[in-house]
Amino acid sequence: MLNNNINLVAILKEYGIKPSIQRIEILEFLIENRIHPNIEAIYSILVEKMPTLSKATVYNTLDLFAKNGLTNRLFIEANEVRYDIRTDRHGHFKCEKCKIIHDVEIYNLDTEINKNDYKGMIYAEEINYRGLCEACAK
Amino acid sequence: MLNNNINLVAILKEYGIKPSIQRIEILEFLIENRIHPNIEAIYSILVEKMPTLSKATVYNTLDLFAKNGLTNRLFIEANEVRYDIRTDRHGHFKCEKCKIIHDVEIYNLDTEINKNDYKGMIYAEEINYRGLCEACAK
DNA sequence: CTCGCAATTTAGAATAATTATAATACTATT
DNA sequence: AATAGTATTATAATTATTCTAAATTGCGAG
Ligand SMILES: [Mn+2]
Ligand SMILES: [Mn+2]
Ligand SMILES: [Zn+2]
Ligand SMILES: [Zn+2]
Repeated sequence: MLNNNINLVAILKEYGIKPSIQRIEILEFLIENRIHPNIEAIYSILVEKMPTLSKATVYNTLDLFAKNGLTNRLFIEANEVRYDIRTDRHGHFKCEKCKIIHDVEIYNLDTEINKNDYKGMIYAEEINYRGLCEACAK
Repeated sequence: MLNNNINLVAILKEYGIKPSIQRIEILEFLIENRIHPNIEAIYSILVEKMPTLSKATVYNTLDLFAKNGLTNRLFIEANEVRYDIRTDRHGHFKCEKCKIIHDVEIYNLDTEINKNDYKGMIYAEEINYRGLCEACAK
């Protein structure tokens, strides 16, 4: 636990983020709960450990994490941003029955925009599916 | 214009949508303005022609269009849904400077979820990029 | 160690998109 | 024309997010 905390601090520093209690706790939550949570999911759990936690802090922290490349923001559904600590290239699948957002491996993606000779700049790429997962489809 | 209207009515019927003045006007707007508009963009233009138009009608109509497969909903940015009358498989690129959402052709996409042996059901696929377009990147 | 300052956090108000509700208007049928 | 069913409207309610200003924290200089 102490070890773990040192580790979390190191991750934050690596991304140029000054560690605070709140930032450490939020990072720990994201690492241990890889459920692509929204703000409410993060806040409602953490506020039990830290009763003075403000929702604004959760917003501020996740904006900071995203700006510094520590997390990604997912727009897989309307009216709600999801957050992902996994930042290597992968897509998502949201099951409309069980509501779980699954990671999806991308083996090959070839578009006019991700070609080598594309002259613009790409900041972000997002591949999302919606449907029924294997378990729910039966 | 009269001819065009007959055409719009035919499109609506083809998708099982009862044609009303509002639905015809909204469909016409989408066909003639392929800018992936949000609700506000559609409403603010059409309310000038139809002063009694309600924003709720724009929401209702676009929900209906989407449910019947006449349009797609795009979640390319937080807190705002965009609508697209083009429904064949393609992706999008949003330039963060000029704000334009460009269509992107997909030549090849290969993931664990769109393979033939995937046992779940896929209702929707969305491929989004964000960055700077060629013009703005210079 | 303690003071001062800048960064961070907090609580709550403000904003913006969307959804819900209930009344009104339209359309097709008898 | 009366009826029933559907669509539209105006507005209220809800929800996610951003803004603001005050309070708190924690680090570094003295
Ligand atoms: Mn993921
Ligand atoms: Mn498009
Ligand atoms: Zn499922
Ligand atoms: Zn541009």
